[in-house]
Amino acid sequence: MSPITTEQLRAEVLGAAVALAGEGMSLRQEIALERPPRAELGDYSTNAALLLAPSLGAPPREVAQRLGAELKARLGDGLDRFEVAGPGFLNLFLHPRWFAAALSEVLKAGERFGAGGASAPERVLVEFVSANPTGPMHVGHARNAAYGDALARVLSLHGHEVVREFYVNDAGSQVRKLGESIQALARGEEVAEDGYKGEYVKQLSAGLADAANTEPAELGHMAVEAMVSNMQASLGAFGVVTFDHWVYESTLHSGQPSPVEHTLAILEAQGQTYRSEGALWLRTTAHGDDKDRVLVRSSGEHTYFASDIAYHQDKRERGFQRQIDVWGADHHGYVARMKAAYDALGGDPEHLEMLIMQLVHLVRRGERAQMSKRAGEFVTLDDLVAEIGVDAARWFLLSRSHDTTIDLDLDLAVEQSSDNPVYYVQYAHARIASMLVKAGPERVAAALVEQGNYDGGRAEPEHASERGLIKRLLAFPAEVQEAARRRAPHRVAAYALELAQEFTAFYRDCHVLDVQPQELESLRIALCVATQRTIACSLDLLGVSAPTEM
RNA sequence: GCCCCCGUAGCUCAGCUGGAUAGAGCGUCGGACUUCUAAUCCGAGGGUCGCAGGUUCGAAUCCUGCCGGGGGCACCA
Repeated sequence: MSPITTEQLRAEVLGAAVALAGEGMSLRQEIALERPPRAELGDYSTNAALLLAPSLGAPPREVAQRLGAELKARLGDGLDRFEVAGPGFLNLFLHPRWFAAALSEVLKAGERFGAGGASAPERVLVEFVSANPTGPMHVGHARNAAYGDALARVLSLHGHEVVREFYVNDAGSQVRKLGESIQALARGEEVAEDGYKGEYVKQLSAGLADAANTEPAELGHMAVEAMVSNMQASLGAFGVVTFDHWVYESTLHSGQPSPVEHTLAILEAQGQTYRSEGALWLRTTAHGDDKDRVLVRSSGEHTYFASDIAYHQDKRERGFQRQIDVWGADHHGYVARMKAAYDALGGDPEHLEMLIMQLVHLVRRGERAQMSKRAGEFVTLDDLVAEIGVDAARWFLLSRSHDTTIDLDLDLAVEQSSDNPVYYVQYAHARIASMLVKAGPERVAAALVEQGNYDGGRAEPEHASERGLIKRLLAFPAEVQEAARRRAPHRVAAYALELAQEFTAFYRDCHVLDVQPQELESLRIALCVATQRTIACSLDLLGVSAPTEM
């Protein structure tokens, strides 16, 4: 029985290592199965011998030789040959037969290839965007939205049960301030110095009936409704999968007892709070924070922090083992206190993740521009989409790690959007679609049956480009796992580009349609289908479309 | 002052649970469209991985310090 996926290959390597060193082998690092830096170094390589050498008391290269022999015995014909290289790497050259069998596994997995790899599926709540409803969403929110959405998709594909939530801050003084600004505009008065300005406020004012004679607080809430509706439309246009819940901060203050009161009662009962200077404090310093925090001001009002704790407690009570908050860079100071509060509530801080999105800097003519919401000077999510389109925008925002700052020069982005690598990936997808149309559905179906039931003896991938493409496909499940584990959807973007490049090399070197013998055409058609599915799946994880023609 | 993120090619960024000659896109230069989609392909050029120590058989990757950039340090939200 030959191993036919990289997972099985890895298992064989580990098995061979155990055969040499025994069950109780101690390693300084984990044995890795990786792709060597250059093609002539083999299909896969392992550092196992380097790690086993000390405990075996033998030179690494000698250990590698023994390990290779052991593997050869296990893999039989699947392993063409092995080489010992450098300080003691074991390089594996697999037989084309192995690749044919591996491709058949990919085909059998079908649309589910790469899915469901989570060893311990969790119920995860991903809260993201949560933009204040006092203004339009800017590019920072666009980044947050793209990231949170993609992360949720990745986690979901990996096998977790994911719920998406948007937290609406509709209870603060900012909402009243927005109402005041709207009223001032409706009355033809000057907006206060610290009020809200900008075109959207005028539109809100014009859209609300009798704004001149309505209470600012009431106006504020009407405006929030309108803003939430706008945000929903903008997010929808940006391809963000619909949020499962929109949770309003105000609901945390209603009911008997309200969620906030309920949460404060828990904290008080556990002796986590104290009164000082007329305020109620949470002893966050007992849980790693650098100073205690106020929950209820001396004025009797709850702080935002109190609402936030109640919100997180509410999520816990709804049964989420894991909470992920996707927050803006300006919230990083909240991480320690929120974790402390979570700990104080009796939760495991390890199960509360606050992912901090670094800033998107706006650049104009080579200089950083300031985004000011009150002054109405910023690039909105809608602007971004209108200028460069959803696919280019999402790719741009998602192909970088969330913890690096991004410079966005919109003029440059518009100018360069047609050079966006996203189109390269989409192009590969469209090309395949075109070829498969040309082949015809019956021919494609026959090829899939033929290759999906591979049992040796048929055409094998003799060309290095065929094997290169299969190797890249085989890497997909591990990429999804890495992206999920590290909360790093940008890895999927990098993978999609590599896969498209690998396909393009295959396309260049290997003619597909009407090649002889027919078994070879089947193999290549099947390879095209597997590639198309995997590109489509990768793009979908990013929320980018996979067109069938361009 | 304290905390978080970043510093890799001209530009934008991957790589960082240590591994072999550090990668991609864009830009630059030179080639390729009677061939399954040229939104493509082939080739060239481009690097003290911020600096200095340390750990290691092996460091862009881990540790410490320093320098530089960004962000945060409310009884605001």
